[in-house]
Formats: sequence, C-alpha cells, structure tokens
Amino acid sequence: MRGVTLKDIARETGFHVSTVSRALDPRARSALTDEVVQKVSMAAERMGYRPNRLASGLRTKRTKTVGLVIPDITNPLFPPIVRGVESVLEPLGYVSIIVNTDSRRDRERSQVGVLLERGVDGIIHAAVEREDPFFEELRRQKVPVVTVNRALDAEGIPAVVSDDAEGIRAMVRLLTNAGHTRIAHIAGPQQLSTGVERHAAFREAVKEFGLKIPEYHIIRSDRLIESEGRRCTEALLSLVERPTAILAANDRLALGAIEAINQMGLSCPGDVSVTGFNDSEVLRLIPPGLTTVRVDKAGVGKRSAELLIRMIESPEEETDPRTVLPIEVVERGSVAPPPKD
Amino acid sequence: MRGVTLKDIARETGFHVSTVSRALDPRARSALTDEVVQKVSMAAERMGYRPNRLASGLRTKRTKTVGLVIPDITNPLFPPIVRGVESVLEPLGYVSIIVNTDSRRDRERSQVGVLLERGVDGIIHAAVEREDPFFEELRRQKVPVVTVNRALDAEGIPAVVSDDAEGIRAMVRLLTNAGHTRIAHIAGPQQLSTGVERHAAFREAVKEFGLKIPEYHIIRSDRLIESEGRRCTEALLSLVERPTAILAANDRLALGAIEAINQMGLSCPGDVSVTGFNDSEVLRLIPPGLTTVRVDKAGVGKRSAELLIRMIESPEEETDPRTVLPIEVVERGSVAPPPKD
DNA sequence: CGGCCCGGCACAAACGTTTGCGTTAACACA
DNA sequence: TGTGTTAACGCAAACGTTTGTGCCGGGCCG
Repeated sequence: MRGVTLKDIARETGFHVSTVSRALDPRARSALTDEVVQKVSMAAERMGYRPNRLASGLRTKRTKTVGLVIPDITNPLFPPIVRGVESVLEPLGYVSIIVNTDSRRDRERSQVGVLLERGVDGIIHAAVEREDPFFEELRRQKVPVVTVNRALDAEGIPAVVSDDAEGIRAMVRLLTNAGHTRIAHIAGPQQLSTGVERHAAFREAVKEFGLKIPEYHIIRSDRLIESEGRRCTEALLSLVERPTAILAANDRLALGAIEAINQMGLSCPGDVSVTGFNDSEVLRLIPPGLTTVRVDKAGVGKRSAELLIRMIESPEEETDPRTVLPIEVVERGSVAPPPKD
Repeated sequence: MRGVTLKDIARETGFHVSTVSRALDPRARSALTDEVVQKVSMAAERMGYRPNRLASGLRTKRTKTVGLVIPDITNPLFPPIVRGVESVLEPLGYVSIIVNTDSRRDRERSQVGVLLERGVDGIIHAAVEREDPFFEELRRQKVPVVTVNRALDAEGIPAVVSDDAEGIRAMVRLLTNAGHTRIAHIAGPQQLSTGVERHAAFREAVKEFGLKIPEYHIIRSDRLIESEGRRCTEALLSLVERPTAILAANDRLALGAIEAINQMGLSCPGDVSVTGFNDSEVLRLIPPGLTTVRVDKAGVGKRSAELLIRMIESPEEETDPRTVLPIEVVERGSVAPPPKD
C-alpha cells in the first residue's frame, strides 16, 4: 500500500537496486553515467518514489532527526526558539521532535529516552537545570547535545545563551538613570543558570552604579510564573523600606509584579517601576507596557541548530563551549522616576 | 557506540534473538516460560537496552509517530492544541513531529511529504483549507488523517472542530442584548472553513435576532492577522452609517479592530464594541479585555488525537465524520451599550 | 596485439527488529 | 513402544537502504 521502493524502480528500469540508490544520491551520482541517472530519476519521479527514511536510517545510523526538549511549548518564549531552530533544520532535510518536560526531572529523563529510542542525531535542550548528572551519560554515549537559553554548570556541553549580564546591567542603568536608588530584584529559581546569572549580574551592576541594596530587597522566586511574581512583590511591598523599582528576572515574574502592585492599590509606574526579561510580542499591548530586555529568540534557536548540525556532521571539529547573543533593551511604560514623597 | 541490541542480549543470555525479542514484547511474552522472561528482562535492564524504533518500524511498518501540521506554532492558538494532542499520544508511546506551513500551500505539500518519508502512522492537520485535492491522494494512500479546528469541504476526512455557529450566535446575542443593532462582521478568509462557517452563522444569527445588517457591514479579511483587522475596521468606521459593534471572526482580527478604533480617536467599548473568537490567555490582560468565545483548544487536540489513534489501531472501525466541541463565552470589557447620540 | 587500467555497473552483506514456521523434547494416551 | 499433541524455543527471511567489493568490457600504452 504505502510505497514504491528502490526495488520497484530497479525492476522497472532494469538496473540493480544499488545502482538506483546511487543514481538518486547526489553524492554518489557522479560514479554513474548521465544516462543511467536520467532514466532512474525519471522513473522515480514518475512512480512517485519516496525514500524510506527508516530504512536508510537503520543502515546509516543517521536519521536526520533532532530532538528538541523544552519545558512547555505553551510558554510564549519557546515557539520563536522552535521556529529559529527549524529555520536552519528544514532546509537541510532535518526534522525535529519536540518534547515537553513541564520542568520535571522525571519527565525530562523519560522524554530524552524516547528521543534516543527514535535515534535522533542530536538534541537541543532548552529545559536544562544547572546541574544534571544525566548529561554525563549523554556525553559518554556520544550523542551531540547543545543547550539553548540556559546552560549547565558542568563543562562539555556547548550552550547558546543571551547576554544575561548585559541585559540586567541595562535595566539597572535605566532605573538608576530614572532616579531610582531602592531597586529590588525578584530572582529566578537558583537551579536555573539564568536565575543565578541574572542574580549575580544584578549584584554586580548595583555595585557598579554605586547603589546599596539591602539583602531583603533580593528575593528568590521558586518558579518563573506570574503567581510567584505576585507573591514576591507582595512581600517586597509590605516592607517598611519599600523599593521604588522591581527588576524581575523575567517577564512573567514582572507581569505578576504589576498585577500585585495594582491589587495593592498602587500603580505602576507611578509608585513602583518594573522591568522584565525576554520580551514576548504581546507585552506591548499590556498596560503600562513592560520595559524589558529583548532576547533574540529566533537567533538563539538558529545558532543552537547550526551548532548542533556542525557537531553532527563534523564531530571532530572543536565547538565553542558558549556562544552568547547580544540583547536589546526595549523601553515601554513600566519605568518612571520614583515618586517624591 | 550507541546501542546494545537484541543480539547483544541474546549472546549474553544464551537465548536466540527471536526469543529475546518475544521476552521483551508484552504481547508475545506469554509464549515463553517465566524463567526466560525474567532472565532476559534482567539482562536487558542491566545492559541498558533501548529498542531501536527504526528497525522495528521498518519491520512492522508502524512507527508510533504522528505528524502534526499547523500554520505556525508562534500563533498562541496552536500550542494548547499541541499539548492536547500530546496528552493522549505520550502515554501511548507515540511522539509527534510538528511542521509549520506558514499557511502556504507549497509548504504544506512539502511538509506533508517529509512526514510521509518519516513513515508517520497518521497525520493531524490543523492548517487545512476548505478544498485541497491533495487529501484525496492521502486518502488513497490509506494514511489516517484527521483535521482539527478546521474542516475540509470534501467528505472522507474526519474533523474535530469547535461549535462555530453557537459561538457566533452567542456573540450576536450578547451584542443585541447590550442594545446594538448595527453590528458589523469582519469575516475570516473564505478559503478556511472557519471563515465561511462563522460568516454563515453570523447571517443566521442576525436574522434570528431580527436585525437588518446592510451588506457593506460584512467585510472579508484576507488573513487572520491584526493588520487585517485594522484595515477592515478602518473601512467600517469610515462609513457614514457606522456600526456600533464589530464581531470579528477571531481574536487577532478583534485586536486589530481595537487598535484601529483607538487610533481613530474613538474608544472601545465607549464608541464601538468588539468581540473575538478563540480566546488566548493573555487577552485578559489587554485592555479593555476582549469579550470573546473560548474554544477548548486542549480539548480539540485531545479529541483529534484519540480519533487518529483509533483510526490507526483499528482501521476497520467507523469514525465520526465530524465531532464538534462546545464553546464557552467569556465576557470582558470590550462590549458595552452603544453610544446614544 | 597483449597487457593493464579503470569506468561503470551488479552482487551481497549489513543495519536491528519481528514473525511464520520448523525443530525438539516432554508428555499423554492407546 | 509407538503415535500424536503440545509447549518452548531456534531458524531464517524480510522490511528498504547503503556501501564495500567484484566483475566485465573497452580503451590506452608499449
């Protein structure tokens, strides 16, 4: 039912199946006379031949398939990354299998397992935590892996990330330029590289700009979701020494912060300024418009795919352990001078 | 490098590879003694055996892979559908390969082609246009296909959709209840089933509620994007007989409509009420809050996957040509009584 | 004109599974 | 003891490719 095979074309044209195979392979084609190539190609076209990737994969141990591990495709951060990845994969004849981990270790394990069963040529991992012994095993099995957006603490797995430090620095600069001196930070989960790096960058920047931030103005969220942003903001704003600005580790935390500010009868940016990180399209439409740092989502996807392809197709080649892409600050309405009281 | 195989386990345990295969197959296991099953299972576990799906797929012609064709994963309508699909696929050991068509025919063709090369067991198609002769070919090739969210005009391919008619009817009812009599409709592209069905439903409902809508208050968009919503709204609002409400065929058109209203110095809902269709999460945060009809995105995904699995695993069984899921109206701020002038 | 080289194709094995069938031995029954 | 039955496992082919190797004939050189 499904499928004309090489054997069919061989019977039809009178050539041997191996000859047919070569005639259809651009790289092996040169060993054949043009006449044969022509005849075979025509027959293949006419008969509607579609190569069976399973068979060729079984033989070559290469499937032209890569696994894409993400926390949740429903999170607007990831679809653009996915498209970035596919923009380089598709022209090369690769497809990607996407799996969602929901940020759960056990799911990550099992999902990577199904990818390996499927014989993926490599894995792009966007859901990685800072430390995960599992990757040692992957490295031993020699399956190419690159992490995107986040990085592992351990070395050996290349990462494609955005310039977290510069992004945070830009936000701190923006806030201090607006006149803020009491800037709080809602940090991301510390098991994520972005969490610790943005956190560290915040401390750096604050020092650089001569600010003195009390320890209790730095508060750690447990997950990168709105409700955590609300929770942390409520805590922050119940302090006697209230911050006039909140620098959140990402947009969703920032959105939660703004919600909390409104709920407490305050206003953003009137009473409290807020900044985020990542920048998804819709933020523009949500008042007061979140000032944030835009990361090149398609860009990191693209780069990680390029990197992975290189690791797959020329494994001996050395790869950059870390490529960091520039960010861009986008100013909207959520930052204003602090209220004078 | 990658891979302990059945042969390895066979050598290790002293059994034949076929016996090992059976021991590891829950369905064939019963033909063996418990002792053999035990030994083989333990060895497999110990050696870290992972079945090679390529090989088994080659042999059985079943890959436990389904293709998922969508216009653009970046459109927030689709990730929830994808998750819905995977919520039923994953527990069954299936994975999905997602391809984006960007609403282009040529890309749809080629992408479906790569799916077939990959030997998918079936296809869930969320990017289908009303008429597409290509599907006849798919049907002849006996590859199971179900369309989701949209439907084909031609019969023979089951569809899982939302209750478009009821949704539109609810919006018309809502608007008339608010006092509107001059309701305009921005219709979707007429090559999409949702476009024509919502359009038809609008005419029905308008008649049902005793409204008389002039023909020029129904305007067709070319694509389901914000800019088209703006364009159509600008046209609508430059009319002498200006509508007091705009019922858009989907949320993105509605969002564009609201933008245009604001840009023209009018206000929504003060001057013009607006309703949408689909309801993505973020709409809640965008002022004035879009009143819209919520479709069960995860639900349609889930149902379509269930349907497809049944078509795959018991092909002889009859399948519903069309399953329609109920909608839910969600009222927010974009609807108010018409201005009294 | 004989030897050699080489271009151009065929042959066959292999990738890791699955599965119909054959073989063996054990056992029951006559 | 011989025959038939059955349970438990081995054998081998097959899925559709790819690719190293073998073979054949024709052209070149000496």
